[in-house]
Amino acid sequence: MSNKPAVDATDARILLALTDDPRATVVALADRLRLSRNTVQARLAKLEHNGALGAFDRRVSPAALGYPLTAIVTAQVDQRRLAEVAAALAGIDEVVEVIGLSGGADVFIKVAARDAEDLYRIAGRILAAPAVERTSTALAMQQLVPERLTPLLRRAAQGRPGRAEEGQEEQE
Amino acid sequence: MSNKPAVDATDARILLALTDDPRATVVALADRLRLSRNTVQARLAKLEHNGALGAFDRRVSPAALGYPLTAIVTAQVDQRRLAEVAAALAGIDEVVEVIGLSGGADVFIKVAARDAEDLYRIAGRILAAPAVERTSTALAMQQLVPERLTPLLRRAAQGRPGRAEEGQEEQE
DNA sequence: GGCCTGGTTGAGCATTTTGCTCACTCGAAC
DNA sequence: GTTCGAGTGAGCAAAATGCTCAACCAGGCC
Repeated sequence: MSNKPAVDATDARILLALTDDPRATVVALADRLRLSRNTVQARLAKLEHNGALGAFDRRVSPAALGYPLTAIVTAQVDQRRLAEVAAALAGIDEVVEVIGLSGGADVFIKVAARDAEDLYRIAGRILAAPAVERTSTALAMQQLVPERLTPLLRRAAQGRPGRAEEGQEEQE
Repeated sequence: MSNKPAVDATDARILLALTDDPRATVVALADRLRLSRNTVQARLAKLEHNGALGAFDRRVSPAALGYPLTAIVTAQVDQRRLAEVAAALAGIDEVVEVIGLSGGADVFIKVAARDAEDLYRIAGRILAAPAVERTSTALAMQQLVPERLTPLLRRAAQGRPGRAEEGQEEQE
């Protein structure tokens, strides 16, 4: 609710170190970051308590589960029945993420599929969901940038509050 | 490369248990799943070795870092310069994910932003990137289904290979 | 049949980590 | 000055880790 993030620079540093080695022990993190073991332990506890750490299944790759195909389905829905749509889509296992877009009529759906045929079937189920009016399916060809938050973490770790200075934007 | 997933039913059960309690120790998992500690340890090691577990930063929530806004930017790009586009976008911290869509000319970009103004600035940077021809920004209003893989995991854990039987699809 | 191989199991071991508490210090806020 | 929150170093018993070993059972193979 407040303007300051739930994660401060130190937290970000811990998270960053964890990114580097997800199974690092608390002591290992502590002396890598030159913090006391106690501090790391307390902050880590706080982080997972207040939900800064999302669900674990975010870390599991669909491909490893046998769903190598990712597709982006854009659906147009009856905006007044958004809850219904959400429930129906949540009922489809292969639906991995659903975001309601501004305007309210457009819904963005990310799908994991075994193969083209599987995707076809899933797309059909989505289209058949109540209040879904039109869909358009696009196959994900390549992950140009894999899901990441590290750059933002790094920024937070450096104490820079976030809003980049308007000067050195375009540097590469 | 092969058709069978790198994760079998037992692996999936471990992952599932981990979803329930991400910081569970190996012993805890072992006797929860009625497996030997040794097995769990070996499989866990294998899982992170072969990349079934993605990067840790997937678990960090942008909101907690002070980026409560998510936007979906669709960009049309010069398809022959895709690599350039990818590099440019990767250089923007707030760009959280980029996927090249089928057809090749469309690129899907997920962005985390501090506020509307911040988003506006980022959208500008994206449009200014080389080989980007047109963009359209949509604000994410609500996570109708938060990123998840649990249903697929659960399916894998039950030994069901994945391809759902065509019978009981529509049950709610 | 006999012979592998791979995965699972239970046991054991020394070492490390955990979870927790305590007292102390430091800086900022009141 | 004092109070508050946060970090620190220390200490402790209990538990987990990483590792190795031998045994077992399934399957496939000759």
